[in-house]
Amino acid sequence: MRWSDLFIPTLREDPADAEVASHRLLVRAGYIRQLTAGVYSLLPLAQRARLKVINIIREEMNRIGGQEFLLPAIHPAEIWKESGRWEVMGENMFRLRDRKGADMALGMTHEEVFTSIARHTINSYRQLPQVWYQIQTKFRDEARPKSGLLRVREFTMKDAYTFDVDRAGLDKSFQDQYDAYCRIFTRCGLKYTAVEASSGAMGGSQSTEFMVRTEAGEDRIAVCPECGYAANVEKATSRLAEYQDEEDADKPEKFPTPGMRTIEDLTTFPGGASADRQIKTLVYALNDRLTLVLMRGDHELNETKLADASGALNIRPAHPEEIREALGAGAGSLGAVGVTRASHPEIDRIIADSALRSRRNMTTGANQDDFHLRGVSVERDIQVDHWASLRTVKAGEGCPECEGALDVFKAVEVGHIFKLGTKYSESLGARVLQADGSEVPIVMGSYGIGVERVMTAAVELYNDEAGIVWPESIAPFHVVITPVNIKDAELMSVAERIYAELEAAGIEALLDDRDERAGVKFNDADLIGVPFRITVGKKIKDGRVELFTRASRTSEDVQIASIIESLRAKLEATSE
RNA sequence: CGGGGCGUGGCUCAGUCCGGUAGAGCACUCGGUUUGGGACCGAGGGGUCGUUGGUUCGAAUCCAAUCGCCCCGACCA
Repeated sequence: MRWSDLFIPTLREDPADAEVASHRLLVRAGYIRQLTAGVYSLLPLAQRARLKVINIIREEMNRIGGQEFLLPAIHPAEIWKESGRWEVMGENMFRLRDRKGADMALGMTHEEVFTSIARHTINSYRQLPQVWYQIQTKFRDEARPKSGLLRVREFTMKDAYTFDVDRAGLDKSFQDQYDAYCRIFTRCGLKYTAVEASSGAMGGSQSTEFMVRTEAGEDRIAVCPECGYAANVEKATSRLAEYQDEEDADKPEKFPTPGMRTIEDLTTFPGGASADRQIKTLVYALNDRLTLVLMRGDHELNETKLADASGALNIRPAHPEEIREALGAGAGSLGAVGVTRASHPEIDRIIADSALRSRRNMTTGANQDDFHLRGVSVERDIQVDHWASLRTVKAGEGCPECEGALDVFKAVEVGHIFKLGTKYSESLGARVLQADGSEVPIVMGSYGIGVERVMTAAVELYNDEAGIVWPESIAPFHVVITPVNIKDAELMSVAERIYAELEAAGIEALLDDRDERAGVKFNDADLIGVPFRITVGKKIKDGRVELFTRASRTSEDVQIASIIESLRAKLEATSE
């Protein structure tokens, strides 16, 4: 391709509204333009990179027996109502009405549609397993699109679905996908971590996210460098030091704490307690039923863990009025001692974090403003309905699986694989007959990759002050040829010859035939991030050109006759 | 949804406080010089100042409403 024939609108200055590196660079280097919040046009360079990612995904999906489909993006409300997700998806789903007034939606994922195909066409265990996938546009009306292509409202997803007759089949299908995902991300040049994750609105028993570490990411993950334990903080647990609490009195003692409202206040109050000796009492509305959530004073609740532990779909902190009405005190003086369904009918249940198990001699609110209780023995004095891991792990805490210490860092989710089980096959009625004549719901898995996110994560991972540095496997071109002055006929004929030879050799080359000064061409080539550059300049007098490596920004002189060979060797070296 | 910021040629921004007929740099067009890391000189073209309404002799500027975008938080497979 000749640069003069390609639309590459590079910008000399950074776009004003781009914060994260990938957003700034993709706009500046002429890859994307925004149409509206969270909706981007992909320009030719971006589309080339996107197609590289797609081809890698397609090859690896086909390799594990995947069959490619293309499903509609417009869905009737009915199937979403059948699965129950018409409600669950809430405002995140783009909804519309057709001319007859029928409710429709733009697809945010395709469990419903794939399952509806399966239920009509798969009747026997003999037709299983099936591995179905598609690469298609998804629509999600995100409350807050941000960070360029990292969080958008319209994007390409590879979504795959597996159908098996039993759990063992699902385990194998899941493992196949897991292995394929590892190959895909490795081939795309990403450094990634596979982590245990919460399944959220997808449902199902187990899920793994594929995360790329970057400050631009919105998820946080905990990783053990010793044993490889890795989990999203929405799921991660950690090992805490054991407490040997002193024996306390035989019942809690109420004491006045005028004006003390926070955990911090009580740590300095005479007769108070250190944060790890306090019980923090939070009030949440879970599906509009009030629940007391108990945490150790120095611990932070993770709301996703609370949602997972309680099974609640709608979860929010209770309003101050609700709290006072239910417990008779304001936030800051709350406690769970003596709270039962009989004594406090507004409180549906008490959920406690497992770090409070067996703790004694603790301090907590007395449900009376300006009073607290000390000498509280959790299991003696509080009727906990449900114990769960609710705490957000912190860096430096012990790994739950070995003696190591956890790291916690930000990451972006590029893929997520779920063992769905029978949630959708049951709600949508996709069943098969087994060999013994009994009927069972199909056991399903669901597996997604955000295509543009893969590209964007690569840009986050690989860039420098001059621009993007693409991994060779997904770069829009392998090499750019830069004749330093197009008016020099001799120089141009060398450049043209090298270009023709590269094309013939199957190496994707971009010939910068623009009538620009060398500096402009060099800067643009660095910006768009093509892995190699062949500079054709005055050294052709000695039969040489320069081979410049974008990643290291170093160049070496190469004989014109052996340039193809030299470049091929470098391409092969980096693609390992 | 709560908080903050911003809407002025294609891009980056000044002008808004204190009302007086719209500017710079880059980009673009033409001519000339230049030519290995975003050249220079000269001459040009291009703007309903987000939108609507109001105040005023007069509004980019003041007031109100509204739309859009960005950031933080909430939310989020």
